[in-house]
Amino acid sequence: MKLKPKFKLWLEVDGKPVIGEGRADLLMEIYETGSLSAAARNLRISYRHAHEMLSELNERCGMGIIATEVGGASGGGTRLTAKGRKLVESYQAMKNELENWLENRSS
Amino acid sequence: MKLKPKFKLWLEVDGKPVIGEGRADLLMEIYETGSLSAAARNLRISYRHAHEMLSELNERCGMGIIATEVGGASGGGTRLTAKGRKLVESYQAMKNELENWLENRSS
DNA sequence: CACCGTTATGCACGAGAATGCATAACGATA
DNA sequence: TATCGTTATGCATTCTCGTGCATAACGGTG
Repeated sequence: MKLKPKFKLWLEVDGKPVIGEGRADLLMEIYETGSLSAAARNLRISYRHAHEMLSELNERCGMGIIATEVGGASGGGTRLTAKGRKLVESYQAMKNELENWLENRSS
Repeated sequence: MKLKPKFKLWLEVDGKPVIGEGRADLLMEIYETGSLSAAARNLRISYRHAHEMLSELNERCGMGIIATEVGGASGGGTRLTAKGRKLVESYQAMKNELENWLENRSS
């Protein structure tokens, strides 16, 4: 019986989840595409859901993670702010450290 | 914005979860009460669900984690085997180590 | 002005998980 | 033999989460 440890990691503020695997992936995709709808398409999740994820994130972080634009030639877009990039990076860093710790752990 | 790291940890075999927080609590309660129905009552979960949790665990571990008895003066009971206790202990140990690591981590 | 792609929102629907309830089998004990 | 508390299982109901679809607002561009 080979047991393999698995984990999920996320960050909370006031007891509510702010960023985990799902939102981190979404924010990264937004950073790369500059569009929420494109990010949702790439991740194969519904736009409806992706938008809800951002909405909750903003509620819990007091805005400033993303910046949206509506209308225009391109139709609009969603940008990841510097603050948002730092949030993703700090999550990714912690997750990577945890993965390494778990791999090198003397069981 | 105060960010607090949280995590869930579990052990898998063949890509399927064997023990996590839920089953660990259930097994510990069985160890203390010697009864699945009592364990479910104490944990405020349905017997139906508790039984299903054990059923899946046995499927994935090839039996030997618990020993059940039906009928008799006491009605029967469910015991945690030595193998079962070791499983819970190894999970608890890993979880505690991870908690400590996360607390002492230089953010 | 009409078009287009994006953000944004409401609502019905489906899948999966857990609950609640009913029922059966079991076996020592009075 | 009748009782009792437990294990065990089936099935309808409920709840949550994500999907799918419809619709509106927006604002450059042709």
